[in-house]
Amino acid sequence: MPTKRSAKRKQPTMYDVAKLAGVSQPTVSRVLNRTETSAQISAETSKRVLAAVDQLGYRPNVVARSLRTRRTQTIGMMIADLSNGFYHTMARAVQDVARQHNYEVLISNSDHTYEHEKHFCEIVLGRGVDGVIMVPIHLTEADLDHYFAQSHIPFVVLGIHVQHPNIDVVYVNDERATYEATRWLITDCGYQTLGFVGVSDILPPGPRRLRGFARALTDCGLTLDPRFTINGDFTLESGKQVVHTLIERGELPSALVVVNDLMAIGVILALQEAGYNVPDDVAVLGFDDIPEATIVRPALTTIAQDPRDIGQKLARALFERLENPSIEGRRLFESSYKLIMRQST
Amino acid sequence: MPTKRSAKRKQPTMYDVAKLAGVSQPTVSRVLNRTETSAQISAETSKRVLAAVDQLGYRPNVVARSLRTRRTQTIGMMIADLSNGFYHTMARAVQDVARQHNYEVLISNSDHTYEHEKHFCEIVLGRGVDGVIMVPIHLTEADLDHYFAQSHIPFVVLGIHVQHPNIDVVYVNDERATYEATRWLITDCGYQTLGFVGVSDILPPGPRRLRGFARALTDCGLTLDPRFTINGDFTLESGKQVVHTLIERGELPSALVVVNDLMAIGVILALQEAGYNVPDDVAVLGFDDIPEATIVRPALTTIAQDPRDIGQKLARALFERLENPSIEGRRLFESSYKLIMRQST
DNA sequence: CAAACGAATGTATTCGAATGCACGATACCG
DNA sequence: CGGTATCGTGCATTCGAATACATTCGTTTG
Repeated sequence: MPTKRSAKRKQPTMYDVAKLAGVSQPTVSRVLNRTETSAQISAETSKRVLAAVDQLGYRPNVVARSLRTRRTQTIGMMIADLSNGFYHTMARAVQDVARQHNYEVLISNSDHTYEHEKHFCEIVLGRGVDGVIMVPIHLTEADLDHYFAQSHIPFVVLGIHVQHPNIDVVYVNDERATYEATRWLITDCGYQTLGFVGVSDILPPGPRRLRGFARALTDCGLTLDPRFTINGDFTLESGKQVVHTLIERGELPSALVVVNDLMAIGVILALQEAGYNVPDDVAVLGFDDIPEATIVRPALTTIAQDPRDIGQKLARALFERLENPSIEGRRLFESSYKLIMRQST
Repeated sequence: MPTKRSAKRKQPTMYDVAKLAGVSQPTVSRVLNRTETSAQISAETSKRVLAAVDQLGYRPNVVARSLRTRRTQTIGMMIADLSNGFYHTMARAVQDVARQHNYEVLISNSDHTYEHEKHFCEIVLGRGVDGVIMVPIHLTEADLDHYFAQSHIPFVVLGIHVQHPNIDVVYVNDERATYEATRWLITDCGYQTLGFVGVSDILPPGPRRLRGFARALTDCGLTLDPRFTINGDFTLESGKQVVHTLIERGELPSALVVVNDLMAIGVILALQEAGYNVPDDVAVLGFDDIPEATIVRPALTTIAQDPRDIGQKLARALFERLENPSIEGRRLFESSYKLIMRQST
């Protein structure tokens, strides 16, 4: 039957191209993957093959190639929440670097939950990505070591709290950043009673930023007031909740240092809804510099991290390892921060 | 103490498992992929195999499986901009449905550019995903047809403007939504001079929403004033720009209908910076209901689409086709909208 | 009691591309 | 003019898992 072919039009393979060009399949492969070091092909053959490729609309089958080369040209990335502008920008930076290396990025949200973090690792290992970038929040050292040992691929993480001897770390010295910003609030702005809106101690940035805050108070001769030290869970809603709790307790500090912008915005909105003026009654300082920080009124004073730089550093560290597997040990890369002064302080 | 395992240790394969369990490789395969309809395995063998799997920490190689089965358990999704809350929620909904089907989602941003849209198609076809969900903005019918024909996989898109005879469409009747909201502004709120902030006609939602707006004016006995009909490019910055242009021209309408929330927020901020009161001097109506709409003050009145529902409809349509390839033709799925009244009108 | 059946497992092949090796042809050298 | 690099290409094999087909039993049935 003549319809045998047309009934189930399959993607053409290298064999089809080879047949049309009158050469063998490996020759097609060589034409398409020619490198300086590899075998040479005559211009004549090359031209015929390329013509055949064109005529058939041939596309290499990435799956077959990956099976043979043991490389998938894909890296996995796990972050807490892509809707967070900070992570989003970071992810885009990673993608940009990856694209330069002809890699794709498989992105996953962990939603700050341990379950999703583990699920990501399972998937990623099964998928056979070539490397992993992640922001582990809940994963233990033991988990990380387990997955790392099983996978035999490089890992690069954001967060100085990860101590694994063979995993590269990009970090921001947020303890120092919080320290400096707090000192600035006290010394330059003159706030005397300061509160801190943090997150649970089991979440990595919590204790570090609290330490920086507390140290600044001490160094300025103030003391940490437990009434004004209170935790949320990173969400805008929890920022509002914190304010309600403070108001119920009856007294407010003159400035609040908040561990992330989303909560800081919640704090501002809740304060305003309760009739307080920001910054005259209570000043608010955030952390991250997400796009919403410029939308809220008063615009949010915040400690800006450089998510683009962080993403680039993560990606570059990973690709260095992919290109040179002999790199060993734990490498550290510090990314900078900057205080962005707006109207909320 | 992290395990220091030899770096060259390979992942175990089915052969390794088979050897350890004293069976053949296909038997291992059968034990792991047992279905009701497939061959049966004795409980004894099954137990030995599973024990061996456990002992070696075996994980199936997804790449090899994909090559053989011709399925990658991955779908590709292209959207304009993941940092946009609307697309983000939609993407999450797609991922949720995908997860239920044991599928992964490869996400890509097009940034509203034609180049990126085509690049996505190239990559996705090469990657061999099993299906595609996208929000094509610039791709022409010819492009879509070309990629669709080459790939032999199902496509599902968001946007009624796509007319391909074999591509399913999910859409929101945004022309009617804009019409109704505009009528409401005129009839119930009493605004008499209305302006429209749109986007270029070559961007799909532009003409549709403008038509709805214009039709409402006509039906209420008003006429479209070209001085108050002006275009931006979806970004917050361009929303601000539009206001500057209007102010330079010397006159402002009493209400502005804006085709998306991000621009609407830019409009509000720029109006306030110029000393105008929203909504007393100028009312603003947005479209999308992104999270920032509740952060800006006054909170933005907007037409809410249901991104979660849209994502689910897209994903379900796609999986229906994946599970039943005999489905033919262009199927239409409408998703609802709702006017969310806040303080900007 | 032999033929037939079916459950349980093994054997051989397949998916598409990459690559080590071998072979033929040409060119160069003594 | 024979020997040997060198170049271009083909052949055979490989990656790991799925699957069509073959085989081996034990069991059932006419």
